[in-house]
Amino acid sequence: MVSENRPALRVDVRRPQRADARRNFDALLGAARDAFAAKGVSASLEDIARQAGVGIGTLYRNFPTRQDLLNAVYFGEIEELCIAAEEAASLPPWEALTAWLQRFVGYAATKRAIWESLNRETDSFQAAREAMYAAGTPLFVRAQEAGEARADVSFDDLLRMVSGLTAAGYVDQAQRDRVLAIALNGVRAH
Amino acid sequence: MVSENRPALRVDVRRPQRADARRNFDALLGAARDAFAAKGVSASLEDIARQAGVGIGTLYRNFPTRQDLLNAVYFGEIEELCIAAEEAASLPPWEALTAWLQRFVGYAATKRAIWESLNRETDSFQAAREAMYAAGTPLFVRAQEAGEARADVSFDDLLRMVSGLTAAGYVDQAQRDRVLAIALNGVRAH
DNA sequence: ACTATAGCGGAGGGGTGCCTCCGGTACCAA
DNA sequence: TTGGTACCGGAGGCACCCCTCCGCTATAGT
Repeated sequence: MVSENRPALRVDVRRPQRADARRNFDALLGAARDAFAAKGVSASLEDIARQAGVGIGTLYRNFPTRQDLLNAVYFGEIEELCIAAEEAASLPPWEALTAWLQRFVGYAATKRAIWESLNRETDSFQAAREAMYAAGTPLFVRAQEAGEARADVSFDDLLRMVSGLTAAGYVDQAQRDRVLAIALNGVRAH
Repeated sequence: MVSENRPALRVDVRRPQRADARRNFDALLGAARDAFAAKGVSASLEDIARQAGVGIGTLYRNFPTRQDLLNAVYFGEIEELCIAAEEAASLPPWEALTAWLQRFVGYAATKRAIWESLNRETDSFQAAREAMYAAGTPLFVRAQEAGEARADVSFDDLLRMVSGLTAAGYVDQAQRDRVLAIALNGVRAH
């Protein structure tokens, strides 16, 4: 029932009609996601097109500006994040929160890259952020009401903390999880 | 007595002899520090030269490659950080650690930018990192031995955590301090 | 099978940054 | 003051990326 009420978060980019065109569209989105995560916002669009196995012209037909491509990747991630929040709702309070934050970690790598060019608040970006906050806040409030999370910490503080931790460089995956656990320990009510 | 023993951390770049040349050298370093912090590693070298009020040729004479300039800025920051550690040594254990980490926050903004291009381990970079760790570890160990910091956390974990938190985007300075405090609370022994 | 057309892709012009090179400038020593 | 020279600085060649344009291709409907 929740998923039906979730606002659609539609972008003005629409998926093409023909089968081959849809394949290219999806390949471009995938390549863009990888490239932005790996090289930041300044990733070469020609590289992305090459990686997707299409011509540069095809990229520009689907995404007229760099910002359009960035938006498409970004909104896709946000949408998945909202769905993850719904799925986590069935877990116990603290586990639900940390499970969702784990998913956020995967998203934050992309977000960081996009933030670089999106920090002036576009209204579409604003809407996406609100959708994400709407999805995550209940999890956090529930953990607070259960006495598991500190009451004097805001959800915004928490998200920015996790977002920052994710963007840092680590020796391996294990260290990242360890560091995240240390920081989350600071959020826990004792 | 500590400062006499600290290894010199010299870079192969040397300050020119003539007075006007030294002025230019210093102006370039300052402009580079600002530019790398503001725009990341990909800041335009021509912008840096312009900002420093010198020609592009002068930049290249002092720093033949982009990496040389990056190194010069980086090693300068590291050196200051080592000095800050010595100064902090006179404070009580936990205060000394957090004071130094506060200083690290200022340095991390630069470091993040440099990390992007320096993640393959140059030996000179390795040396700088070791110098920094040598400076900070005693502060951390002292806090652990005083029972103020968790014994099951490593100094490397701590530094990467703070480094990541620093690089994140915040609404204002107050939020950054708040978030840092939350995360450090996770390091504290209760 | 056939055709109308949605969709493809890369050549190419414009822009920007990197780095070299060398004629000119200004410092410093005598 | 004057000469020797360390140093300056920007013009210019190169490489890369952005984005447009248009002749060609593959698809989907009949």
